[in-house]
Amino acid sequence: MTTFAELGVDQDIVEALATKGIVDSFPIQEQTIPLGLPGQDIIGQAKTGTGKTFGFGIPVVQRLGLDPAPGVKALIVVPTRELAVQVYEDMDMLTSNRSTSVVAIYGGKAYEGQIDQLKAGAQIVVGTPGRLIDLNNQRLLDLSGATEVVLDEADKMLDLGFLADIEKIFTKVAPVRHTQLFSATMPGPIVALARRFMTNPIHIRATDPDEGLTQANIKHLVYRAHSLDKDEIIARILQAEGGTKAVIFTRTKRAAQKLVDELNDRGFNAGSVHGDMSQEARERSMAAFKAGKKDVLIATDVAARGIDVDDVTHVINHTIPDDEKTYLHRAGRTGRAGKTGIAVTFVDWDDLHKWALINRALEFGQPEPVETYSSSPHLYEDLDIPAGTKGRIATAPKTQSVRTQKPGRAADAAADTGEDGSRRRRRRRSGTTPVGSTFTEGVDAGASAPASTEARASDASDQDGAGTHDGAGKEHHDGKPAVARRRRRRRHSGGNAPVQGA
DNA sequence: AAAAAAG
Repeated sequence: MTTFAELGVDQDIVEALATKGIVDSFPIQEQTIPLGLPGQDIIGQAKTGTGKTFGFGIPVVQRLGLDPAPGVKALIVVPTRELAVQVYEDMDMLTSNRSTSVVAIYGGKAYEGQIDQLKAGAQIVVGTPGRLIDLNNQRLLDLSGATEVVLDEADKMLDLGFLADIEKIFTKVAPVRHTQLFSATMPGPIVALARRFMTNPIHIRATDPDEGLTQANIKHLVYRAHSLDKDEIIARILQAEGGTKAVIFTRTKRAAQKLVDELNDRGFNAGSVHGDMSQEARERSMAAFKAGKKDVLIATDVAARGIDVDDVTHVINHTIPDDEKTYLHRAGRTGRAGKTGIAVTFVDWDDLHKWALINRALEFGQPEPVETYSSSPHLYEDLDIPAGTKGRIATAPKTQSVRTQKPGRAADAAADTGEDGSRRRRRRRSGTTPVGSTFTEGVDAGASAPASTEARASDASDQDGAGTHDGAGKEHHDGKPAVARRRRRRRHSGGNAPVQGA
Protein backbone atom coordinates (compact mmCIF):
# COMPACT_ATOMS: atom_id res chain seq x y z
CA MET A 1 0.00 0.00 0.00
CA THR A 2 1.28 3.41 -0.91
CA THR A 3 1.18 6.41 1.36
CA PHE A 4 -0.02 9.76 0.09
CA ALA A 5 3.43 11.18 0.69
CA GLU A 6 4.86 8.54 -1.61
CA LEU A 7 2.38 9.59 -4.29
CA GLY A 8 3.91 13.04 -4.33
CA VAL A 9 1.25 14.77 -2.28
CA ASP A 10 2.36 18.01 -0.59
CA GLN A 11 3.30 17.75 3.05
CA ASP A 12 0.56 20.05 4.32
CA ILE A 13 -2.09 17.93 2.58
CA VAL A 14 -0.52 14.74 3.91
CA GLU A 15 -0.76 16.24 7.38
CA ALA A 16 -4.36 17.27 6.89
CA LEU A 17 -5.21 13.70 5.89
CA ALA A 18 -3.22 12.29 8.79
CA THR A 19 -5.26 14.35 11.20
CA LYS A 20 -8.21 12.23 10.06
CA GLY A 21 -6.20 9.07 10.42
CA ILE A 22 -5.75 8.73 6.68
CA VAL A 23 -2.24 7.75 5.65
CA ASP A 24 -2.43 4.99 3.07
CA SER A 25 -4.01 5.47 -0.33
CA PHE A 26 -6.70 3.39 -1.99
CA PRO A 27 -6.10 1.93 -5.45
CA ILE A 28 -8.08 4.60 -7.32
CA GLN A 29 -6.06 7.26 -5.52
CA GLU A 30 -2.81 5.51 -6.18
CA GLN A 31 -3.62 5.43 -9.86
CA THR A 32 -5.19 8.82 -10.48
CA ILE A 33 -3.22 11.13 -8.20
CA PRO A 34 0.14 10.72 -10.00
CA LEU A 35 -1.63 11.46 -13.27
CA GLY A 36 -3.86 14.22 -11.97
CA LEU A 37 -1.01 16.12 -10.32
CA PRO A 38 0.71 16.96 -13.65
CA GLY A 39 -2.63 17.82 -15.23
CA GLN A 40 -3.66 14.74 -17.16
CA ASP A 41 -7.39 14.69 -18.00
CA ILE A 42 -8.92 11.66 -16.29
CA ILE A 43 -12.05 9.56 -16.43
CA GLY A 44 -11.76 7.82 -13.09
CA GLN A 45 -13.83 4.79 -12.33
CA ALA A 46 -13.83 2.79 -9.11
CA LYS A 47 -16.40 1.01 -7.04
CA THR A 48 -18.52 2.75 -4.44
CA GLY A 49 -16.80 3.73 -1.23
CA THR A 50 -13.24 3.27 -2.48
CA GLY A 51 -12.00 6.83 -2.26
CA LYS A 52 -12.76 8.63 -5.49
CA THR A 53 -13.21 12.04 -3.88
CA PHE A 54 -9.59 12.29 -2.78
CA GLY A 55 -8.60 10.81 -6.13
CA PHE A 56 -9.64 14.02 -7.84
CA GLY A 57 -9.66 16.38 -4.86
CA ILE A 58 -6.01 16.13 -3.89
CA PRO A 59 -4.71 17.02 -7.38
CA VAL A 60 -7.15 19.93 -7.55
CA VAL A 61 -5.89 21.41 -4.29
CA GLN A 62 -2.25 20.79 -5.05
CA ARG A 63 -2.40 22.17 -8.57
CA LEU A 64 -3.86 25.45 -7.35
CA GLY A 65 -0.71 25.82 -5.32
CA LEU A 66 -0.37 28.61 -2.83
CA ASP A 67 -1.41 31.41 -5.17
CA PRO A 68 -3.15 33.88 -2.87
CA ALA A 69 -4.99 35.63 -5.71
CA PRO A 70 -8.73 35.60 -4.98
CA GLY A 71 -11.24 34.21 -7.47
CA VAL A 72 -12.60 30.88 -8.62
CA LYS A 73 -9.91 28.61 -9.98
CA ALA A 74 -11.55 25.24 -9.45
CA LEU A 75 -15.09 23.97 -9.96
CA ILE A 76 -16.48 20.65 -8.75
CA VAL A 77 -20.00 19.86 -9.93
CA VAL A 78 -22.16 17.27 -8.15
CA PRO A 79 -25.75 16.07 -8.67
CA THR A 80 -27.29 16.72 -5.23
CA ARG A 81 -27.12 19.35 -2.54
CA GLU A 82 -26.16 16.89 0.17
CA LEU A 83 -23.28 15.66 -1.91
CA ALA A 84 -22.19 19.26 -2.43
CA VAL A 85 -22.03 19.67 1.33
CA GLN A 86 -20.05 16.47 1.73
CA VAL A 87 -17.53 17.17 -1.01
CA TYR A 88 -17.19 20.71 0.30
CA GLU A 89 -16.28 19.29 3.69
CA ASP A 90 -13.67 17.00 2.14
CA MET A 91 -12.12 19.85 0.17
CA ASP A 92 -12.20 22.08 3.21
CA MET A 93 -10.31 19.39 5.11
CA LEU A 94 -7.71 18.99 2.36
CA THR A 95 -7.07 22.73 2.39
CA SER A 96 -7.06 23.09 6.16
CA ASN A 97 -3.31 23.79 6.28
CA ARG A 98 -3.23 26.30 3.46
CA SER A 99 -5.02 29.52 2.66
CA THR A 100 -7.03 28.13 -0.26
CA SER A 101 -10.70 28.86 0.35
CA VAL A 102 -13.63 26.63 -0.53
CA VAL A 103 -17.32 27.43 -0.92
CA ALA A 104 -20.42 25.27 -1.44
CA ILE A 105 -22.90 26.69 -3.95
CA TYR A 106 -26.28 24.97 -4.07
CA GLY A 107 -29.99 25.67 -4.01
CA GLY A 108 -32.53 25.63 -1.22
CA LYS A 109 -30.39 27.98 0.83
CA ALA A 110 -30.12 31.71 1.26
CA TYR A 111 -28.04 33.38 -1.44
CA GLU A 112 -26.43 35.77 0.94
CA GLY A 113 -23.86 33.57 2.60
CA GLN A 114 -22.78 31.99 -0.65
CA ILE A 115 -22.44 35.34 -2.39
CA ASP A 116 -20.46 36.72 0.53
CA GLN A 117 -17.99 33.87 0.27
CA LEU A 118 -17.63 34.36 -3.46
CA LYS A 119 -17.02 38.07 -2.96
CA ALA A 120 -14.45 37.22 -0.31
CA GLY A 121 -12.51 35.47 -3.06
CA ALA A 122 -13.34 31.77 -2.77
CA GLN A 123 -11.01 29.73 -4.94
CA ILE A 124 -12.61 26.28 -5.00
CA VAL A 125 -16.34 26.03 -5.72
CA VAL A 126 -18.31 22.85 -5.05
CA GLY A 127 -21.86 23.04 -6.29
CA THR A 128 -25.00 21.80 -7.98
CA PRO A 129 -25.83 22.98 -11.50
CA GLY A 130 -28.93 25.09 -10.89
CA ARG A 131 -27.50 27.52 -8.39
CA LEU A 132 -24.13 27.63 -10.17
CA ILE A 133 -25.82 28.77 -13.37
CA ASP A 134 -28.12 31.08 -11.46
CA LEU A 135 -25.23 32.92 -9.82
CA ASN A 136 -23.26 32.88 -13.04
CA ASN A 137 -26.17 34.53 -14.84
CA GLN A 138 -26.31 37.15 -12.12
CA ARG A 139 -22.62 37.78 -12.69
CA LEU A 140 -21.92 36.88 -9.10
CA LEU A 141 -19.96 33.77 -10.02
CA ASP A 142 -17.17 34.17 -12.54
CA LEU A 143 -16.07 30.79 -13.82
CA SER A 144 -13.76 32.01 -16.56
CA GLY A 145 -10.73 31.44 -14.36
CA ALA A 146 -11.70 27.88 -13.46
CA THR A 147 -8.81 25.85 -14.81
CA GLU A 148 -9.64 22.83 -12.66
CA VAL A 149 -13.00 21.25 -13.44
CA VAL A 150 -14.44 18.07 -11.97
CA LEU A 151 -17.70 16.26 -12.58
CA ASP A 152 -18.36 13.99 -9.65
CA GLU A 153 -20.89 11.23 -10.37
CA ALA A 154 -20.02 12.10 -13.93
CA ASP A 155 -22.37 9.69 -15.68
CA LYS A 156 -25.25 11.24 -13.77
CA MET A 157 -24.11 14.74 -14.64
CA LEU A 158 -24.04 13.82 -18.32
CA ASP A 159 -27.45 12.17 -18.13
CA LEU A 160 -30.35 13.79 -19.93
CA GLY A 161 -31.65 15.57 -16.85
CA PHE A 162 -28.37 17.41 -16.33
CA LEU A 163 -26.66 17.45 -19.69
CA ALA A 164 -27.91 20.85 -20.87
CA ASP A 165 -26.77 22.49 -17.64
CA ILE A 166 -23.38 20.82 -17.82
CA GLU A 167 -22.89 21.88 -21.42
CA LYS A 168 -23.66 25.42 -20.41
CA ILE A 169 -21.24 25.30 -17.48
CA PHE A 170 -18.47 24.02 -19.75
CA THR A 171 -18.90 27.10 -21.94
CA LYS A 172 -18.24 29.27 -18.89
CA VAL A 173 -15.09 27.69 -17.49
CA ALA A 174 -11.57 28.23 -18.81
CA PRO A 175 -11.12 26.69 -22.27
CA VAL A 176 -7.65 25.48 -21.39
CA ARG A 177 -8.09 23.51 -18.25
CA HIS A 178 -7.61 20.28 -16.35
CA THR A 179 -10.80 18.21 -16.47
CA GLN A 180 -11.59 15.15 -14.34
CA LEU A 181 -14.69 12.96 -14.44
CA PHE A 182 -15.31 10.41 -11.71
CA SER A 183 -17.98 7.80 -11.03
CA ALA A 184 -18.48 4.18 -10.07
CA THR A 185 -20.48 3.66 -13.26
CA MET A 186 -19.40 4.86 -16.67
CA PRO A 187 -21.44 3.40 -19.53
CA GLY A 188 -19.63 3.42 -22.85
CA PRO A 189 -21.85 6.00 -24.55
CA ILE A 190 -21.35 8.38 -21.64
CA VAL A 191 -17.59 8.00 -21.89
CA ALA A 192 -17.81 8.83 -25.57
CA LEU A 193 -19.91 11.89 -24.78
CA ALA A 194 -17.55 12.96 -22.03
CA ARG A 195 -14.66 13.26 -24.44
CA ARG A 196 -16.27 16.39 -25.88
CA PHE A 197 -15.34 18.21 -22.71
CA MET A 198 -11.88 16.77 -22.27
CA THR A 199 -8.45 16.72 -23.86
CA ASN A 200 -6.92 13.29 -24.47
CA PRO A 201 -8.50 11.81 -21.37
CA ILE A 202 -7.19 8.62 -19.89
CA HIS A 203 -9.75 6.14 -18.58
CA ILE A 204 -8.64 4.67 -15.27
CA ARG A 205 -10.52 1.74 -13.84
CA ALA A 206 -9.32 0.74 -10.42
CA THR A 207 -11.04 -2.60 -10.51
CA ASP A 208 -9.90 -6.13 -10.96
CA PRO A 209 -11.80 -7.36 -14.01
CA ASP A 210 -12.11 -10.75 -12.36
CA GLU A 211 -13.68 -9.64 -9.16
CA GLY A 212 -17.12 -9.01 -10.55
CA LEU A 213 -19.16 -5.91 -11.05
CA THR A 214 -20.42 -5.35 -7.54
CA GLN A 215 -18.57 -4.35 -4.44
CA ALA A 216 -17.20 -7.56 -2.91
CA ASN A 217 -17.77 -6.31 0.62
CA ILE A 218 -21.52 -6.13 0.14
CA LYS A 219 -23.80 -9.10 0.49
CA HIS A 220 -26.89 -8.88 -1.66
CA LEU A 221 -30.27 -10.38 -0.88
CA VAL A 222 -33.51 -10.15 -2.73
CA TYR A 223 -37.06 -10.95 -1.70
CA ARG A 224 -40.39 -10.73 -3.33
CA ALA A 225 -42.86 -8.99 -1.10
CA HIS A 226 -46.35 -7.63 -1.37
CA SER A 227 -46.17 -3.86 -1.22
CA LEU A 228 -48.67 -3.75 1.63
CA ASP A 229 -46.42 -5.89 3.80
CA LYS A 230 -43.10 -4.24 3.22
CA ASP A 231 -43.27 -1.77 6.09
CA GLU A 232 -43.86 -4.66 8.43
CA ILE A 233 -41.03 -6.72 7.03
CA ILE A 234 -38.61 -3.82 7.13
CA ALA A 235 -39.54 -3.05 10.72
CA ARG A 236 -38.85 -6.66 11.60
CA ILE A 237 -35.53 -6.70 9.86
CA LEU A 238 -34.38 -3.60 11.69
CA GLN A 239 -35.60 -5.04 14.96
CA ALA A 240 -34.20 -8.52 14.47
CA GLU A 241 -30.78 -7.44 13.41
CA GLY A 242 -30.20 -5.01 16.23
CA GLY A 243 -27.46 -2.41 16.08
CA THR A 244 -28.35 -1.60 12.53
CA LYS A 245 -27.55 1.62 10.81
CA ALA A 246 -29.73 1.47 7.74
CA VAL A 247 -30.49 3.50 4.66
CA ILE A 248 -33.86 2.65 3.14
CA PHE A 249 -34.62 3.71 -0.42
CA THR A 250 -38.08 4.31 -1.81
CA ARG A 251 -39.14 5.14 -5.34
CA THR A 252 -41.18 8.20 -4.51
CA LYS A 253 -41.03 11.10 -2.11
CA ARG A 254 -44.46 10.20 -0.79
CA ALA A 255 -43.43 6.64 -0.03
CA ALA A 256 -40.38 7.92 1.82
CA GLN A 257 -42.50 10.23 3.94
CA LYS A 258 -45.02 7.50 4.67
CA LEU A 259 -42.33 5.04 5.71
CA VAL A 260 -40.47 7.44 7.98
CA ASP A 261 -43.71 8.28 9.75
CA GLU A 262 -44.59 4.62 10.06
CA LEU A 263 -41.21 3.64 11.46
CA ASN A 264 -41.17 6.51 13.91
CA ASP A 265 -44.66 5.49 15.05
CA ARG A 266 -43.21 2.09 15.76
CA GLY A 267 -40.54 3.58 17.93
CA PHE A 268 -37.62 3.64 15.55
CA ASN A 269 -35.34 6.61 15.41
CA ALA A 270 -35.74 7.40 11.74
CA GLY A 271 -35.10 10.41 9.58
CA SER A 272 -35.66 11.10 5.91
CA VAL A 273 -34.24 12.95 2.94
CA HIS A 274 -36.24 13.73 -0.17
CA GLY A 275 -37.00 16.59 -2.47
CA ASP A 276 -40.27 17.60 -0.84
CA MET A 277 -38.52 18.52 2.37
CA SER A 278 -37.04 21.90 3.12
CA GLN A 279 -33.31 22.05 2.59
CA GLU A 280 -32.91 22.75 6.26
CA ALA A 281 -34.81 19.60 7.18
CA ARG A 282 -32.82 17.57 4.67
CA GLU A 283 -29.55 18.69 6.12
CA ARG A 284 -30.77 18.13 9.67
CA SER A 285 -31.66 14.53 8.82
CA MET A 286 -28.35 13.91 7.13
CA ALA A 287 -26.37 15.41 9.99
CA ALA A 288 -28.31 13.42 12.58
CA PHE A 289 -27.79 10.20 10.66
CA LYS A 290 -24.11 10.87 10.13
CA ALA A 291 -23.69 11.70 13.80
CA GLY A 292 -25.42 8.49 14.83
CA LYS A 293 -28.32 10.36 16.40
CA LYS A 294 -30.64 8.53 14.03
CA ASP A 295 -30.09 4.97 12.99
CA VAL A 296 -32.45 4.80 10.04
CA LEU A 297 -32.48 7.11 7.05
CA ILE A 298 -35.30 6.83 4.55
CA ALA A 299 -34.47 8.42 1.25
CA THR A 300 -35.38 8.76 -2.36
CA ASP A 301 -32.62 8.42 -4.91
CA VAL A 302 -31.43 11.85 -3.86
CA ALA A 303 -29.20 9.90 -1.47
CA ALA A 304 -28.34 7.09 -3.86
CA ARG A 305 -25.04 8.54 -5.00
CA GLY A 306 -21.91 9.59 -3.25
CA ILE A 307 -23.24 10.03 0.25
CA ASP A 308 -20.67 8.69 2.68
CA VAL A 309 -21.79 7.68 6.13
CA ASP A 310 -19.55 5.55 8.31
CA ASP A 311 -20.68 2.10 9.30
CA VAL A 312 -23.96 1.83 7.46
CA THR A 313 -24.80 -1.83 8.07
CA HIS A 314 -27.81 -2.20 5.77
CA VAL A 315 -29.15 -0.73 2.61
CA ILE A 316 -32.77 -1.70 2.11
CA ASN A 317 -34.49 -1.16 -1.20
CA HIS A 318 -38.10 -0.72 -0.15
CA THR A 319 -38.70 -0.38 -3.86
CA ILE A 320 -36.38 -1.91 -6.39
CA PRO A 321 -34.43 0.72 -8.34
CA ASP A 322 -35.09 1.24 -12.01
CA ASP A 323 -31.75 0.17 -13.35
CA GLU A 324 -28.52 -1.53 -12.44
CA LYS A 325 -26.59 1.69 -12.06
CA THR A 326 -28.97 3.00 -9.43
CA TYR A 327 -28.90 -0.39 -7.72
CA LEU A 328 -25.16 -0.28 -7.55
CA HIS A 329 -25.03 3.27 -6.22
CA ARG A 330 -27.76 2.67 -3.63
CA ALA A 331 -26.14 -0.54 -2.38
CA GLY A 332 -22.87 1.34 -2.26
CA ARG A 333 -24.03 3.42 0.71
CA THR A 334 -22.88 0.42 2.75
CA GLY A 335 -19.69 -1.62 2.51
CA ARG A 336 -17.51 1.47 2.30
CA ALA A 337 -13.80 1.83 2.95
CA GLY A 338 -13.25 -1.90 3.22
CA LYS A 339 -16.10 -2.53 5.63
CA THR A 340 -18.84 -5.07 5.02
CA GLY A 341 -22.50 -4.40 4.41
CA ILE A 342 -25.79 -5.94 3.40
CA ALA A 343 -28.12 -4.84 0.65
CA VAL A 344 -31.69 -6.13 0.89
CA THR A 345 -34.06 -5.59 -2.01
CA PHE A 346 -37.82 -6.05 -2.07
CA VAL A 347 -39.36 -6.73 -5.42
CA ASP A 348 -43.04 -6.09 -6.02
CA TRP A 349 -44.87 -8.42 -8.35
CA ASP A 350 -45.03 -5.70 -10.98
CA ASP A 351 -41.30 -5.07 -10.77
CA LEU A 352 -40.00 -8.55 -11.45
CA HIS A 353 -38.75 -7.43 -14.85
CA LYS A 354 -36.61 -4.80 -13.16
CA TRP A 355 -35.03 -7.46 -11.04
CA ALA A 356 -34.39 -9.54 -14.13
CA LEU A 357 -32.61 -6.60 -15.71
CA ILE A 358 -30.46 -5.88 -12.66
CA ASN A 359 -29.75 -9.55 -12.10
CA ARG A 360 -28.49 -9.90 -15.64
CA ALA A 361 -26.57 -6.64 -15.80
CA LEU A 362 -24.76 -7.16 -12.53
CA GLU A 363 -24.19 -10.86 -13.22
CA PHE A 364 -25.70 -12.00 -9.97
CA GLY A 365 -26.79 -15.28 -11.50
CA GLN A 366 -29.84 -15.22 -9.27
CA PRO A 367 -32.96 -16.40 -11.06
CA GLU A 368 -35.81 -15.43 -8.77
CA PRO A 369 -36.29 -13.33 -5.68
CA VAL A 370 -37.12 -15.34 -2.60
CA GLU A 371 -40.84 -15.42 -1.93
CA THR A 372 -41.88 -14.03 1.43
CA TYR A 373 -45.38 -15.50 1.28
CA SER A 374 -47.23 -12.44 2.35
CA SER A 375 -50.46 -14.37 2.64
CA SER A 376 -48.99 -16.50 5.42
CA PRO A 377 -47.75 -14.01 7.98
CA HIS A 378 -46.08 -16.56 10.21
CA LEU A 379 -43.65 -17.33 7.45
CA TYR A 380 -42.19 -13.89 7.87
CA GLU A 381 -40.50 -15.40 10.86
CA ASP A 382 -38.59 -17.65 8.54
CA LEU A 383 -37.40 -14.84 6.37
CA ASP A 384 -33.74 -15.64 6.33
CA ILE A 385 -32.03 -12.53 7.56
CA PRO A 386 -28.36 -12.79 6.81
CA ALA A 387 -26.24 -10.39 8.78
CA GLY A 388 -25.45 -11.62 12.23
CA THR A 389 -28.12 -14.27 11.97
CA LYS A 390 -29.21 -13.15 15.36
CA GLY A 391 -32.20 -15.39 15.19
CA ARG A 392 -35.62 -15.08 13.80
CA ILE A 393 -37.44 -11.94 13.07
CA ALA A 394 -39.07 -11.44 16.40
CA THR A 395 -40.66 -8.05 16.43
CA ALA A 396 -43.94 -7.82 18.22
CA PRO A 397 -46.55 -7.94 15.49
CA LYS A 398 -48.52 -4.84 14.82
CA THR A 399 -50.34 -4.97 11.54
CA GLN A 400 -53.67 -6.64 11.04
CA SER A 401 -52.23 -9.42 8.97
CA VAL A 402 -49.72 -10.39 11.56
CA ARG A 403 -52.14 -10.25 14.44
CA THR A 404 -54.00 -13.10 12.86
CA GLN A 405 -51.12 -15.43 13.39
CA LYS A 406 -51.35 -18.34 15.76
CA PRO A 407 -51.06 -17.31 19.42
CA GLY A 408 -47.69 -17.88 20.98
CA ARG A 409 -45.85 -17.86 17.76
CA ALA A 410 -44.24 -14.49 18.17
CA ALA A 411 -43.28 -15.23 21.75
CA ASP A 412 -41.69 -18.46 20.67
CA ALA A 413 -39.74 -16.67 18.06
CA ALA A 414 -38.58 -14.00 20.46
CA ALA A 415 -37.24 -16.50 22.91
CA ASP A 416 -35.82 -18.76 20.31
CA THR A 417 -32.50 -17.31 19.44
CA GLY A 418 -30.28 -20.14 20.49
CA GLU A 419 -31.07 -23.44 18.95
CA ASP A 420 -32.79 -22.06 15.95
CA GLY A 421 -30.03 -19.63 15.22
CA SER A 422 -27.39 -22.30 15.17
CA ARG A 423 -29.57 -24.60 13.14
CA ARG A 424 -29.98 -21.83 10.67
CA ARG A 425 -26.29 -21.24 10.48
CA ARG A 426 -25.63 -24.93 9.96
CA ARG A 427 -28.18 -24.97 7.23
CA ARG A 428 -26.47 -22.11 5.49
CA ARG A 429 -23.05 -23.64 5.81
CA SER A 430 -24.27 -26.91 4.41
CA GLY A 431 -25.55 -25.12 1.40
CA THR A 432 -29.24 -25.61 1.90
CA THR A 433 -30.04 -21.97 2.35
CA PRO A 434 -33.31 -21.20 0.58
CA VAL A 435 -32.46 -20.84 -3.04
CA GLY A 436 -30.97 -17.53 -3.80
CA SER A 437 -31.28 -15.89 -0.44
CA THR A 438 -27.64 -14.92 -0.66
CA PHE A 439 -25.51 -14.85 -3.69
CA THR A 440 -22.53 -12.70 -3.14
CA GLU A 441 -20.20 -15.43 -2.11
CA GLY A 442 -19.89 -17.51 -5.19
CA VAL A 443 -17.59 -20.33 -6.13
CA ASP A 444 -14.07 -19.24 -6.69
CA ALA A 445 -12.98 -21.02 -9.78
CA GLY A 446 -9.38 -20.53 -8.83
CA ALA A 447 -7.62 -18.46 -11.41
CA SER A 448 -7.50 -14.98 -10.06
CA ALA A 449 -5.58 -12.56 -12.13
CA PRO A 450 -3.58 -9.97 -10.28
CA ALA A 451 -5.37 -6.70 -9.90
CA SER A 452 -4.80 -4.72 -12.99
CA THR A 453 -5.85 -1.37 -14.12
CA GLU A 454 -6.72 -0.56 -17.61
CA ALA A 455 -5.62 2.83 -18.62
CA ARG A 456 -6.24 3.12 -22.27
CA ALA A 457 -7.28 6.46 -23.56
CA SER A 458 -9.02 4.80 -26.47
CA ASP A 459 -11.11 2.41 -24.44
CA ALA A 460 -14.70 3.33 -23.98
CA SER A 461 -16.14 0.17 -22.52
CA ASP A 462 -18.18 0.34 -19.39
CA GLN A 463 -17.63 -1.32 -16.07
CA ASP A 464 -21.16 -2.11 -15.18
CA GLY A 465 -21.48 -4.16 -18.28
CA ALA A 466 -24.97 -3.01 -18.93
CA GLY A 467 -25.31 -0.09 -21.24
CA THR A 468 -24.88 -0.24 -24.95
CA HIS A 469 -21.28 -0.35 -25.92
CA ASP A 470 -19.88 1.85 -28.54
CA GLY A 471 -17.40 0.48 -31.00
CA ALA A 472 -14.35 0.59 -28.80
CA GLY A 473 -16.16 -1.04 -25.94
CA LYS A 474 -16.60 -4.48 -27.46
CA GLU A 475 -13.35 -5.96 -26.29
CA HIS A 476 -13.28 -7.87 -23.04
CA HIS A 477 -11.35 -6.75 -20.03
CA ASP A 478 -9.08 -9.74 -19.95
CA GLY A 479 -9.38 -11.08 -23.43
CA LYS A 480 -11.45 -14.03 -22.23
CA PRO A 481 -14.99 -14.72 -23.37
CA ALA A 482 -17.71 -13.05 -21.35
CA VAL A 483 -19.18 -16.37 -20.31
CA ALA A 484 -15.96 -17.50 -18.72
CA ARG A 485 -15.61 -14.29 -16.86
CA ARG A 486 -19.16 -14.51 -15.68
CA ARG A 487 -18.67 -17.99 -14.35
CA ARG A 488 -15.72 -16.99 -12.30
CA ARG A 489 -17.56 -15.39 -9.48
CA ARG A 490 -16.00 -12.88 -7.23
CA ARG A 491 -14.13 -13.98 -4.20
CA HIS A 492 -15.09 -12.73 -0.84
CA SER A 493 -12.42 -10.42 0.38
CA GLY A 494 -11.61 -11.70 3.81
CA GLY A 495 -11.94 -8.38 5.50
CA ASN A 496 -8.36 -7.50 4.75
CA ALA A 497 -9.24 -4.62 2.51
CA PRO A 498 -7.62 -1.36 3.45
CA VAL A 499 -9.50 0.66 5.96
CA GLN A 500 -9.35 4.34 5.50
CA GLY A 501 -10.15 6.92 8.07
CA ALA A 502 -10.76 6.31 11.76
C1' DA B 1 -42.31 7.63 -14.90
C1' DA B 2 -39.71 9.47 -10.76
C1' DA B 3 -36.20 12.13 -8.89
C1' DA B 4 -32.87 15.70 -9.06
C1' DA B 5 -31.63 20.65 -9.85
C1' DA B 6 -33.20 27.75 -9.52
C1' DG B 7 -37.18 30.00 -7.22
